Amino acid sequence: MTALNPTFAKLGVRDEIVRALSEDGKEHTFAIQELTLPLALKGDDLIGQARTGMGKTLAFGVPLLQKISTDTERPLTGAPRALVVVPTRELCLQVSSDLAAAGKYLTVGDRKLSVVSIYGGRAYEPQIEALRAGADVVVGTPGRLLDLTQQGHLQIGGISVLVLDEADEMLDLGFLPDIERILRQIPETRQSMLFSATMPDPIITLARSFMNQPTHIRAESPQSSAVHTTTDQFAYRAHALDKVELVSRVLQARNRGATMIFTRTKRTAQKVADELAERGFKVGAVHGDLNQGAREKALKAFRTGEIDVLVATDVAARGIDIDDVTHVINYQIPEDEQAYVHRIGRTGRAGKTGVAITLVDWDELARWELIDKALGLGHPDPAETYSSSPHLYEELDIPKDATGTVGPAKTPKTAKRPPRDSAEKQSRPRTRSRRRTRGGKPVTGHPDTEKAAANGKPATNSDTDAETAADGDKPARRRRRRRPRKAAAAAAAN
DNA sequence: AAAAAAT
Repeated sequence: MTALNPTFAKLGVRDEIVRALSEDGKEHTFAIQELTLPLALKGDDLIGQARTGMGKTLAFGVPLLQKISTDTERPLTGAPRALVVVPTRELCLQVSSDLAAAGKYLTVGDRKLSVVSIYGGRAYEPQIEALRAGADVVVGTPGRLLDLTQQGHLQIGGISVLVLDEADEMLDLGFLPDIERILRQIPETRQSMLFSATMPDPIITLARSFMNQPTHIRAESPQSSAVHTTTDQFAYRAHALDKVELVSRVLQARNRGATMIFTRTKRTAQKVADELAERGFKVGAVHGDLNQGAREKALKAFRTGEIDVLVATDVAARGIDIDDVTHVINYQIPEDEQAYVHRIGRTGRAGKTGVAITLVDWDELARWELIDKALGLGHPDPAETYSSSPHLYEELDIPKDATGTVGPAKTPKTAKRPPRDSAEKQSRPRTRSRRRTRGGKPVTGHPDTEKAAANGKPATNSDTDAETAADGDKPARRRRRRRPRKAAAAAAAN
């Protein structure tokens, strides 16, 4: 698929960038990159849309680097020429790291082209110092960008290329005022590029109001699903009290690599992470109640394979790119169809296979129906499933002897009581018909054939196993918030 | 109604 696309070199990308990408094994373009490059180099405003994990960062990153590094009329001076705005701090780190990697052989005078990340939750001084030393490309989150602008440490009056990554999120109500403030300080003659997998029509209209005749580029036809055809999607009805037990069994699936579990609230994310740790899983958490150091530490441990389960709020739903994520579990259903698309887009990236499992509680059913309908998933009323359901084991390739606990049970100091064992009391092992979809269309083939197909290309993370063995299985540190007894009990029932 | 994002 991608091998049929032209190489970066063939499209006229300068040798320094080609060489850097090539060292990362990136020779050929993805569709969105091929389509974007000529227009972006011409200076056109763009709205770029491609499915999750299909190369959007380099679709704006390569032309951005090429453009500012070859502009003889406005050579780089160390004053920022390109600004990339992103919705989360972790995505800020990832994007700036990707741009720095692609630009590592580019030079400005006798120094290297500089990509600086500007985001909250960290000390000011290193960021201010990095700006002072000369920043050609700035990647940042809105709050800290504005902060440093107001303090006079960041000059964005010379920006000629502006990118909004996850643009629909950046233009959503929570971010819009900040984005407008940033736009006011950037020259009107700038080039603007907006990218996301999801671009609701009202957002496109809003975007056009501050862009200059943008071209809307879609790497896929507008009719095609926003979700990868390589990701198998399952939905089950599950009682809240049974979800941790259910998840711990799903985590023992034979075909499972790294797994991301999404919740709707920070508190539930922490609770699930704590309970899975007690059950012996190598798990970390990322959500807004953790300090930035803890967030980055957990994500790094997940990237390196030191832990293979990450529980997160939607802070990690967008953009985060981790190679070997084979399973995404929606522990609580997402807010809307965009969030669903982005969450499950953490797996099945770049043509790999993935499994997405959504657990639908009774009181989530109405909202799930809306998401199911909007995306045409085809299972508005998922069959009820218990953690010990034999059919579940078969469908998700879980060994028969899988239980709710692995290894020696961890008993962190936060544990006040043994893990709940609700499954045995509540389960009635009875199976009902359930549907599955692949790429939005119901799949009707024989289950065994289906599974064989899914397993034909096993998603393995063996390439990272070796380097992770050394560090042992120390789970990422996490804390539990103190709550009065009554509140804690209510939360446990939640 | 929640999460994110400045302190």
